[in-house]
Amino acid sequence: MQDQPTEDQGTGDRDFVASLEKGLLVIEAFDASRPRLTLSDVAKLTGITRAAARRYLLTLTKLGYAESDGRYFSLTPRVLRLGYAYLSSASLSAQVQPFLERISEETGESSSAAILDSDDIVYIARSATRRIMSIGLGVGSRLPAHCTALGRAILAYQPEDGLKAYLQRVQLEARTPKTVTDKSAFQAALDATRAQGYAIVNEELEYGLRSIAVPVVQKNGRVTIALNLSGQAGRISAEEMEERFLPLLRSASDALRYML
Amino acid sequence: MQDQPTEDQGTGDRDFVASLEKGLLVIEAFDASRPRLTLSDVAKLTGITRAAARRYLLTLTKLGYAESDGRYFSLTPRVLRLGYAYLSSASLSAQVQPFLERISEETGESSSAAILDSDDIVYIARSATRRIMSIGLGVGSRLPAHCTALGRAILAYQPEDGLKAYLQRVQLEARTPKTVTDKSAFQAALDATRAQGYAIVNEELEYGLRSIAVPVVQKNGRVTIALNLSGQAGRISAEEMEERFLPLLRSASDALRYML
DNA sequence: ACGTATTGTTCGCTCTACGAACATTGAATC
DNA sequence: GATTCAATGTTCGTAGAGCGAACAATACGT
Repeated sequence: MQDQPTEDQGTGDRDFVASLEKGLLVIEAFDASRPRLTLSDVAKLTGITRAAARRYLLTLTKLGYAESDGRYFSLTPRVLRLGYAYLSSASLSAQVQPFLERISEETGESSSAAILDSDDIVYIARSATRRIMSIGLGVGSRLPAHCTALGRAILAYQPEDGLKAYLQRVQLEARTPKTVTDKSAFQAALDATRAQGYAIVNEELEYGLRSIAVPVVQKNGRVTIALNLSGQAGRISAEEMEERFLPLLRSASDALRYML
Repeated sequence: MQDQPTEDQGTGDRDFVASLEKGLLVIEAFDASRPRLTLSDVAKLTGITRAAARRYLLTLTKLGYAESDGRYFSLTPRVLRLGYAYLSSASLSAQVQPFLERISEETGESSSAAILDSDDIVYIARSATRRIMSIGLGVGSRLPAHCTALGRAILAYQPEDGLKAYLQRVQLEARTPKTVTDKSAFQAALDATRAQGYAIVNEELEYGLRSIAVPVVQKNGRVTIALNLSGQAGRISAEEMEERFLPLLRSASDALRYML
């Protein structure tokens, strides 16, 4: 049982299917800036050989997840089944949605629910009233966690070790001049969030956008979801958010605690 | 409905990576009714052996697409990256969203955009005002194409051979007593849609739901997307839809033609 | 035209992924 | 509590799937 110091990967991991990893890598190679890719493009982007890229693309094509006009490959709507399997499987989305709609109806503002995936938040449900953000954000959209109220509301309640690791690796990239980029200031913001039980973020993600978010504490004490309300900074003051919006978010959060 | 694993006629399809197919199968095994699965469950659902199911689940776990408490496995939000790669890659979603929001704002009704995937429509963008449908429909949701306005608007403009094949295989399942289930009546509805350039569907999908949809004709002449507006049948007459809503949908459709 | 740079495809060999066999856990019966 | 049986989870020798170097085809510059 001598542990070979073979730094080469696959240290005898008989239970790891490398082909699956590569296949998923190929799917993720397609993004907004590269909707159509040639076989060689995929090989470069993923770091696998052209021969392998070809095999995976042909496989995806045969399975209906991709299509090709001979030279260029692109993904088909079928790949949505993969992501959507999660949404409906967790069924978080479906459970949260009614709460968001009620909140939006009462306030006339947009509300959302998101979860944390590594350093991003991912929207799992939305109820949008009017268009407030410059970019269209739907279910599945990602934003950096550090400059969003949703992100901070979740981050503040993460286990200490995970949070520490996050703080060390994260690049607090500025999205506006107001974005907090100093690590100790950021940590202070998280502490404040934890102390008061909610996060308010003013124009740190985008000009004119103010948002308030609360964590959803689950029965096991863990926090994986947060709810928010956002509106134009000019129209809604931070005080109004705390007075009018916070109670609504809190009651929704409390209700969800007993469902999840 | 389920695609058979394509019979490799001993042609020894050297370019097909079976491991990828099985891995994707494992991901799709998780759904609303089964959010958490054991290794054996997955084996049964997918038809692969337990040993293989274990390898794929462990691989997915190591890659962060799944997690496990030792016995039960579940998907993580990371799988959204797979489906979302398509949405943002196509970037249809982002391009269409602003149009929907404008339409919804002007009419006060819910609007959506969808594409066709085999016999279903898949929502790629939504702008919901109030909750009209009993089921929460978000981006990625599927509905049978035959009984929706969106589906008919796309189907009517499909190439003849593809449409013929669809008509032969489709089961016109009734969702309400009003659903058109007779094939020649259905074909007539498609012909009418093509003739007038839009589809109206009255309570064929769900009681009280009336919807109007127009195709988005792309520069190459093909139709892959449709836009719709829907509202309560009692509140909005078919005539009002044609008079007030149709022009809005048409102008959005025209604008999109030059973007896509 | 020619060279060459890049992309796409083949095919013999290797090591991955396979699954029967084995081990373990759980439930039911006496 | 012991015993059986059923069902789940894990191991490991081996077949054959997937690997990639080598080859072919195609685009591109001069």
